[in-house]
Amino acid sequence: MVLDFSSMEGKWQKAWYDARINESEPAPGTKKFFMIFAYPGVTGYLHVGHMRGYTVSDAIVRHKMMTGHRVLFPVGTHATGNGAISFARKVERGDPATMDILRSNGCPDETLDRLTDPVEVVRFFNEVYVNDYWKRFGFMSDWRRFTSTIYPDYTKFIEWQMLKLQAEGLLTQKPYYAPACVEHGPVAIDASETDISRGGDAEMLEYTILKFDFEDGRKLVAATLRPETVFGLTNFWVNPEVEYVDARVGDETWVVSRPAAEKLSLQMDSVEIVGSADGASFMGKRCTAPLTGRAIPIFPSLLCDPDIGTGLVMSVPSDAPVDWIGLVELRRDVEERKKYGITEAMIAEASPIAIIDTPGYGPLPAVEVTERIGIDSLDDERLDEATKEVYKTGFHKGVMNSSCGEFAGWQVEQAKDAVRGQMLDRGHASMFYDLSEVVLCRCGNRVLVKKIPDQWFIDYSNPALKKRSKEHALTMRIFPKEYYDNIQNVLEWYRERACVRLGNWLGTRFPIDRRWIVEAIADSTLYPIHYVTSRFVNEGKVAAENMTEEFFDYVLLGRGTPADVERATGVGQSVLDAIRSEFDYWYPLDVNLGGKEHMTVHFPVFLMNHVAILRPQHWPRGIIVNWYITSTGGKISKSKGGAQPIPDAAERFGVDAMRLFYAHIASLYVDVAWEDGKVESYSDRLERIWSFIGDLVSAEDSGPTDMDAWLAARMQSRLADLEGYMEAYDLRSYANDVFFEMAQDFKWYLKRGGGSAEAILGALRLWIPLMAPVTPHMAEELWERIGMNPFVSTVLLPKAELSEAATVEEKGERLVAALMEDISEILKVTSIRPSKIVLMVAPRWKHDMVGSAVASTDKNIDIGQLIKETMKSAPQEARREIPAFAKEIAMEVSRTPVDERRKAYVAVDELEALGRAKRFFSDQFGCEVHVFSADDPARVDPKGRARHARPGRPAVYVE
RNA sequence: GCGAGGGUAGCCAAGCUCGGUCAAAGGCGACAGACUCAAGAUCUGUUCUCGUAGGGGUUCCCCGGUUCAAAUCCGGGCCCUCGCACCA
Repeated sequence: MVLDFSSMEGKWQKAWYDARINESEPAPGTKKFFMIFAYPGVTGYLHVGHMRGYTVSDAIVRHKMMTGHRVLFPVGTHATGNGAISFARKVERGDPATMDILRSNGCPDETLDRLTDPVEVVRFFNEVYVNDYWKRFGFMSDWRRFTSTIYPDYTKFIEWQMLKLQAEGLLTQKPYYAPACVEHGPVAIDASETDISRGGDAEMLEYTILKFDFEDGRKLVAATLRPETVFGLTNFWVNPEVEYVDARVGDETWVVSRPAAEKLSLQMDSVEIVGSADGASFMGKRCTAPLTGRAIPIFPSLLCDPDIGTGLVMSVPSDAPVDWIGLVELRRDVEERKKYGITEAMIAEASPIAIIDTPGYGPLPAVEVTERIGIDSLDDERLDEATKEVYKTGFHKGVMNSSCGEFAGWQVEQAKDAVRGQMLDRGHASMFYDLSEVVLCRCGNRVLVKKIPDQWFIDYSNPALKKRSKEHALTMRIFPKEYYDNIQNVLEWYRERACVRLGNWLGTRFPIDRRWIVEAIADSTLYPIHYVTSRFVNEGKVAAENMTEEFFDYVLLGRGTPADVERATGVGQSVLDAIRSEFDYWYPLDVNLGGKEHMTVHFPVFLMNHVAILRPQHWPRGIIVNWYITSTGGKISKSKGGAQPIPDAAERFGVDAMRLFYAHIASLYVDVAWEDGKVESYSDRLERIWSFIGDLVSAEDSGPTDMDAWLAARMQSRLADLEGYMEAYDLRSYANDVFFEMAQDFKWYLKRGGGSAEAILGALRLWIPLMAPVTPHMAEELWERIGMNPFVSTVLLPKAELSEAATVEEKGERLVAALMEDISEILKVTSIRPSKIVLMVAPRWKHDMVGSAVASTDKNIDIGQLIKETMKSAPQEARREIPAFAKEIAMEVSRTPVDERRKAYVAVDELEALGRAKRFFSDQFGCEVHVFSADDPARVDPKGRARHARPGRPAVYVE
């Protein structure tokens, strides 16, 4: 590394923050731009992947700063939930992995002791995020506005938000089933296992439990995922080796497994175990199926697991391979049958009943599939796969047949809900929720599904809210385009969402019932607003306790009079009005950027809460979704690279190189694998640019040339392209032009003999500022080096000026460059070492013909007309060529859209342009070069190449 | 299952919205040359294939279609990734 990136970074960051160019002050009358990225949850150290979205945000914000906007780009942290709590617990018990991470990130021992307190954990990581990540990357954030979701003022803001939702009639209450630890209350089940120690992949299953009347009045209770198959019931399975219990539920007695009784007791009002029931005692007896009223035999099955469902199973051999094979085995196993007194006749009675017409199958899919695969034992591992196959096709494509009473002819998918609904209505069934696998809380206790009878929800299904939100989303600038389209569907499908939770969590007490804590998604929907108020709190102008409902109503909704509000809140009118006018200045939010995980969670509720609570002029204007930096083959991890602490990576690669990596490596809308080598190549690229610019400024001034105008023109057309890219937040194209293409422009300028110090400096005064959004530190350093005053970060980029003359300049150079390639190609193919190159530009009449073709405003050029017109003016000897050439030209021009033709075919004096480039060609190919017009009698053209000359493509003769 | 996105030359990755200007940007890697005592770095050129004239042939997952023309539009198939709710 020839450049000391690290000290450059420190130098400029200090300078920026000392000069406070990052601080956001409203300036009424000027353009403003307000952007945030979704704040990180405080759960530990972040990794280099997280910096992608943050860096892109900063680059966008910096570009806005340089295009005449006041910007507000605040940061904060999300500490709600139990992330910090579980982190503190891990520190407390000295969890080796956690301690290792802390130490390898350089956390001093004396700090470790502090981190057993969740609030200290939040405080600690707030510092880490701000200092080691965001400031370290040179962000233009207004640090005075930092806030965190557990700060008292934030809490007051959330209370207000919940009160507003209630006032809008958007809070509802109803029963809810949620996974919960017996000891610690509700927990989240997710793959990262933040709350739990086992079972992150578990899913919540929705069972229907069906009650079968037994002869003594008890009910045998089976759980099923396919209630519509009751019509195909032939028998009932009970495990003869299990001790079941009698459970008193309401005024009924249910027979279920002991674990099932315990689970049910969490979900039903009164469940009391009153006795036990020996599984074997039911063998060979009968019970009565719900809905059909059929009396079916009870058979033994060791597959009935007391931990799954209720431990009792209903048997549908027509569509469940396991049930069918169970019967097959039982028929075969004379011993077992004898033991429980089950006769062949009873088994025959339990023959499968066809109930579903499944496309591609006969009437009994389970029998068919097991026979086809050759399964005849319950031990066969392929049973699972057979079950999946039958279940999938039957459920999604099947139709209930005539055995299904009133449901005959129904799609199975629809029949499921209808059949269940009927049985629920008649008291034959209940709902029961269970997890698909064993889940253990961090404390070691089982996590089970628990009924919360009075759960609060935010009602996102509210039709008016949904409609307004969808309409507003159509007016927003949402990237990528695919999400702009899809958010309509997301909003459409949104239902009510639980918004508060019980238990020991960090967060805001629910103002309507303080037993609850506002849930982590619900408290981060409207929060961009709070960056306006947080500043006043952090500066001591308002205290959290004064931030009452009246306070927020006044500053955010414009309700009440200053005098009344001052009286009610104790906040002075001048402060109230300062906050209110800042809010009016900065709001609405222009862009909210967040990772793709937010697409179905945060962004929809962010949008809907704004729409629900704020006035329309304050609804958000834009969303950008970013994809992830991953590691090769998965998440960032220690073994695969990219897991080094962010400050270490910054030190190793340089912040600007990392920023360029994030900006340029790929579109923001694809996942990218982190590779150290790639980041290093961006470091190299920056060093090359650095030394290249060094060479440019230290080179001797060789005075003005024709190329100076070209360089200036080129800069303007680059500038115009770049403006377009940033309009769509396309940072990748922007970086590609600035850091790769523009360097090529300078090289071409030099190659073509340019060398004016003034022209170069003029171009650098544009190029270097254009780098600043992406690589601000190096840009500042370069800026200083070419003798400009700091800061390049606050330079106002000019608007691109595109003139006709500039277009001609560029076209002329394109002609030269294209000709270079053509000549090289010819030399390569023919292996000629040239002693002479003759260039012949197309004759006048060909240019004229192109000119009149381009002048036509018709989409399709009239060839006849073109020929006639050209015949009039073209020289006699050209006549024979005219028709064929006219056809070519007409077809070619027709392909170019009418409004682009003028620019694409702008007329260039080729003879003059090549005349100027003669020296250049001669130097490049090391031989003499002659330029003629193709109809110049003096031309040297023994092979008759001249007739190939076309406008934009001169003929070439080499010898 | 529901919903979304994707499969482009050795690798990564643009292009696909608005079909032609696409053998397809850019980067990396590889090869050759320059510089150098040498290595590295840097610079220049080449990098599907054939070709003694700027051209031809075959390509953008597979099959089929629309069109004068398809990487781009339409239909079908195969494969991959992601989100799915109290998890930020």
